[in-house]
Amino acid sequence: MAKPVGRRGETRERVLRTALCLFRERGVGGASLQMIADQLGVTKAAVYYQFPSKDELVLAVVQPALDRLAEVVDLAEGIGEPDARRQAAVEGLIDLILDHRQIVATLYSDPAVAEVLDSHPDLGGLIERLRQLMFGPDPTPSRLIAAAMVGGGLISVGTEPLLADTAPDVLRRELRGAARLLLRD
Amino acid sequence: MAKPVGRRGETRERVLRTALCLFRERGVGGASLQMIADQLGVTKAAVYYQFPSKDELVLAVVQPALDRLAEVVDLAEGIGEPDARRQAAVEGLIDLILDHRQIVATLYSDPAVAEVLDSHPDLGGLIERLRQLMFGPDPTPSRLIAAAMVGGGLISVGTEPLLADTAPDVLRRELRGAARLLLRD
DNA sequence: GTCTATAGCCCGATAGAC
DNA sequence: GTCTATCGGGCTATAGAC
Repeated sequence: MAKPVGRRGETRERVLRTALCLFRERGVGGASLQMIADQLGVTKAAVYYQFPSKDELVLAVVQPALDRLAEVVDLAEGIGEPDARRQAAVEGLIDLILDHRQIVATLYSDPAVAEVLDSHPDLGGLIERLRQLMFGPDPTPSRLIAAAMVGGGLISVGTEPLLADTAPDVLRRELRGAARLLLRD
Repeated sequence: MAKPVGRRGETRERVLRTALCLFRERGVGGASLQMIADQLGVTKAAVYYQFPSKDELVLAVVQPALDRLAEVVDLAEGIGEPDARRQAAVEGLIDLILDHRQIVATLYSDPAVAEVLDSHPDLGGLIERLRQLMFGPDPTPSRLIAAAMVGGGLISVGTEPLLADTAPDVLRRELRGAARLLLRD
């Protein structure tokens, strides 16, 4: 809704950038619309003109990463051989995390986000499909553990402040190596 | 459910247990003192009799894990050889996470917790010392990445709901193996 | 130790002028 | 598109009776 945002929708973009920044710093629950508005130099009501509710704003902030996740899962599921399929999922996840570090950090920063995302109809199924890809059809404990380790490790590396300035291709190479080690590809 | 409490200090323990449970489910910011009191069948004021503020309650809930972390760091720092030192830190961390899964999940559930902990005088230094132990004196990017991967992976495995019923010694063995792989011990 | 009651603040959200 | 002004509600925290 609200696509003809006057001209160019530039304000909307500024709100999204500022919101992402504050969500990242203070968590979604800790970043009020007042803070976002103050940082932009406008009032809360101006933000409400762009987004009908805070939930909608949160959703809009994380949407790019969700779209990308859907692409990754779709692509991986199209691969027949199980190991290659999981490998495609892992590499897609790595690229996703590196391309959307701040959003991923936001997603994992606050349980309130999970609640907002539960209202997103497709997402629950999407995550379940991702789990299937990562764990395989018959998840043994050690496979579960390895997959959880990879997932958490990727996110941790992608969001670690000390690694914020590390070149993405270095990170990508190391992460692929680490995932391969843990999953014994 | 609970009836008048007989012994001294028992109520305090019940508050702590209930708070941890709710913090884990809804995040610290999402769990109000009203909810905690309701679940215990008392009023907010009764909780305030036990803890002077919500921040103090949060601190008391996570204190056991912080104490344990201090032990782990102290012990590891006493080891001279760098690789053995890091190995001791990693194994101590693994045991800590397995023994305090719920607290660790709480610690990582909400940025609000980090703010509370910043008021804890010793903790900042403690985490810095842990970083030193994990990264070593001269952290190359690939060492940084491996250490971040291990840290995030351990937490992810320790808090993954699907692994809640997995035997601790299985988890411990797998986690030690994974850490050894990644850190090339 | 636990209660009732309330103060005081900030939140998300809405109404309507410009 | 942005503003001022306000509403209703939940929050932490306190005061004082029992």
